[in-house]
Amino acid sequence: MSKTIKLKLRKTFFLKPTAPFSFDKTIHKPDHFTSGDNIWQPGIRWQTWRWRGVPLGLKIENSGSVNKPLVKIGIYTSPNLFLNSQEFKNRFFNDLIGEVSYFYNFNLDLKEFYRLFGKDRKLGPVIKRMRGMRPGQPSSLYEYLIVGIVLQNASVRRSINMFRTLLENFGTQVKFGRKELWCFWPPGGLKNVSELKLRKLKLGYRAKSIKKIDDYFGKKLINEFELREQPCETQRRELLALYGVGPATVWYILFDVFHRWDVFDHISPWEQKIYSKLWFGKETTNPVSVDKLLRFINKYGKYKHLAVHYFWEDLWWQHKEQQIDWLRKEIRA
DNA sequence: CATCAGGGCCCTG
DNA sequence: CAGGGCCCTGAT
Repeated sequence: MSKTIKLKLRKTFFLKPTAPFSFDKTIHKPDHFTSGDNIWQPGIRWQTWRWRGVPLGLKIENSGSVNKPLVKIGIYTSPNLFLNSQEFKNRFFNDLIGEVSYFYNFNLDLKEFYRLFGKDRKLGPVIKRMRGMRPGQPSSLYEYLIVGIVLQNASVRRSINMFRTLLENFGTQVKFGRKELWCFWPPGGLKNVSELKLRKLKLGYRAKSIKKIDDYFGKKLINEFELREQPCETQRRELLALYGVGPATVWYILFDVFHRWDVFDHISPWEQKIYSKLWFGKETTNPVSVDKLLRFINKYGKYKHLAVHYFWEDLWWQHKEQQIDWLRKEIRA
């Protein structure tokens, strides 16, 4: 196996997210299953990041408060990384920081959302507990598609195993800030990996989808940054055209990668049970119809998926602090 | 031990 | 447009 690359602190940035900003609730999502590429503890997240083909380490730290937010980001690179001109170097780091801000929504303005729903009977108390949280996750479109594929038709534990297997076989191991983590391989990085090899790693029929998606991205047939600027329906269409990507995966990506706060049109059976309990107090054995759930969430209008994110993350944070038995049963982690 | 459904999707008829 | 098949795993 390839050996660990030791990364050195190369540059430090300070960013001021819009207030209010909850560092931990934005930077750590207890329900996200990716592991091996990050470590979180209150106030700090170590995260690997593949940027312009190069494996990096980021140490993201809370240096402020909810009302006076300040985030410190240390960027670790290989000492051998050669950034030839000062201009090139500045662009490399500035663009990276822009991307980190994008993915963690440091500039999201929550004021209107709070004004509209801060006093909502159901959502109000959630907003109070989760004040300053915003959606946030670090996976690029390519990476998220791989994640989406391993989520399909599998229990959480199996998804985690598949994800780690992929990282440990095709990723790059890096060490920075005394943490050893795995960094994602670049798009097209599975060019020389056969479908059979993936199947032997217990990816099952997903091997085919992963190969096709890797090939598609390797040939640069899709441009994440251009797609980001396109209308929602274009994004949906382009994603659905990818082999192995259906409505469930698209729905996750429209929210997490393209930041469509208003799209909420898909509820899978296990999620249906959880929402039924959350919003209607129904036992998970007797869930409310998907239709009724969708009607309920519609009242949050252009913020309806953001609202769901608040409900959902609030539940997981509560679960993290004090085990919720019915939830544990449902997720079977 | 065997059986089965699971945080979907593709393909066929 | 409904439903079978797909891989593997842990639950039963």
